Amino acid sequence: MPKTAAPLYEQIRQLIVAALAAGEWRPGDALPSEAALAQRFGASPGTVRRALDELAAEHLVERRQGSGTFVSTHSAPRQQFRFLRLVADDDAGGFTRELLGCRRLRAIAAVARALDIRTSEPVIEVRRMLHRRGRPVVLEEMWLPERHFEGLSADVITAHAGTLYALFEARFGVHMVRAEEKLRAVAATAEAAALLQVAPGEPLLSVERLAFTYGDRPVELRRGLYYTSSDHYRNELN
Amino acid sequence: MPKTAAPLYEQIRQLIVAALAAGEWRPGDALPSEAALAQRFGASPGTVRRALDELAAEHLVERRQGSGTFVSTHSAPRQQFRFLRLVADDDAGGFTRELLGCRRLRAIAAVARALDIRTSEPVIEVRRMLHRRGRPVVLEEMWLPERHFEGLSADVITAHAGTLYALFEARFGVHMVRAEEKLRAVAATAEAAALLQVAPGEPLLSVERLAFTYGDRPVELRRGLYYTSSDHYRNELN
DNA sequence: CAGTGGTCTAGACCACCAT
DNA sequence: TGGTGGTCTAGACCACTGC
Repeated sequence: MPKTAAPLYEQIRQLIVAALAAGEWRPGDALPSEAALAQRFGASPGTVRRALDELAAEHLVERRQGSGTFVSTHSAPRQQFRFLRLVADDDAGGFTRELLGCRRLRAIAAVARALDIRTSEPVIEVRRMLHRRGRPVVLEEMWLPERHFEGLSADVITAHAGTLYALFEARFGVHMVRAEEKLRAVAATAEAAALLQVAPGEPLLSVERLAFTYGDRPVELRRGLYYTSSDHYRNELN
Repeated sequence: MPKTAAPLYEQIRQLIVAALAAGEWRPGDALPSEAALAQRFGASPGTVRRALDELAAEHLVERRQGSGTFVSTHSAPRQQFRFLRLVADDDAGGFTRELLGCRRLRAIAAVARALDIRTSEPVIEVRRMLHRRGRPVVLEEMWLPERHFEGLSADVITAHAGTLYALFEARFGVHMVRAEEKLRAVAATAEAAALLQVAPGEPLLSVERLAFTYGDRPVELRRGLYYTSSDHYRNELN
């Protein structure tokens, strides 16, 4: 227990997050105006504004002067690369996606622990590759708790044009808010080498990601292998 | 040119950064109070507060309720790991430093370009290793423009107990504000393998960093090779 | 033009810190 | 106890958007 109650703007921030988690406003929707929210929460406009500014800093909402405050969506072009830090050294070209597989299975202990579910609870495993200029660059697999992604299948993925996170959001109402990644250098296994068209033992960048939705609930575990001969993982330290 | 002038709080923010760059207040020093700064810049306290809040978000200053606003310093324990993202898988132990070399040379084109200096301008090259539990984990070399690090030598580094950035700040007045990193997986060269006590060809995480001081001026280029068998590079995506 | 967020001000009161 | 930053309020005015 904190000694004193959280400040009002923080309480309001949490109430708005709860409303987002409950789906009161969907990604892309406009939130009520500052004045309307101030009314609703019984606070002054300045206090509501502070809460909204914090949410904007976390990329949960997006503010547009003259038009309103909107729930962030992975469909927006600006969000396209928020979770993909691999860029070409010469900064050229985007990726094309190739689905390798999508199947239902039971979570092994490590996956269950990360996703905070019970071991052997059903999860959906997706495997895919990303290509740049026709060359495979990324091989990744991910595990998603089935209870949040009921009906996810190869067909559903193939039928969708945008990013996976845009699909998850549009189809399952699961919006990714933030992620934690662990990076290491590993040697390509025979299988990975064949898929990525490199020699076995070739150094690859391993990226293990745990992604969270509203309320810091983990909903995706992902492991990527990046071939970094002419691409690199870009990071900013602040 | 922006259509309209920058907002007042942004102008004040820039004036404070300029004062920090000029050394008007040194790392660890207290800034004048909000009221005093408001007086000085002819703005209301709320506007100055906004400027200070932005600076705090960038880690340029640190606010302590009841005592004041202070210039951030790399000597502070909390800043110790801001620029070192490598952590042990089991989260245990810190690093010990071993200096391999420190010499003066002339910048090659690639280094000069990154540091925004002229080719063949003098730079200081530092090479070192980091060990955890007696095992070498990081091999890195860095290049610093001599004009900002006059008198840096092996003796100066060895005599210093804390991090390099704390030394740079205390001795040369160069405070690192932010950095950009490019990560890739590479194979250990014979030389790197020998120093890191791994087999040649072993996958290593290559981390190339460009660090900036006040006013976004690049002052350090660094290249690290991380042995990531029981350590990983931790990252947060927001 | 009406409605939205963005800036700037002014002031009250509180929590915390040093002394 | 005096000074600091932290919270909260109230309101004026501006800039931008969309109709």
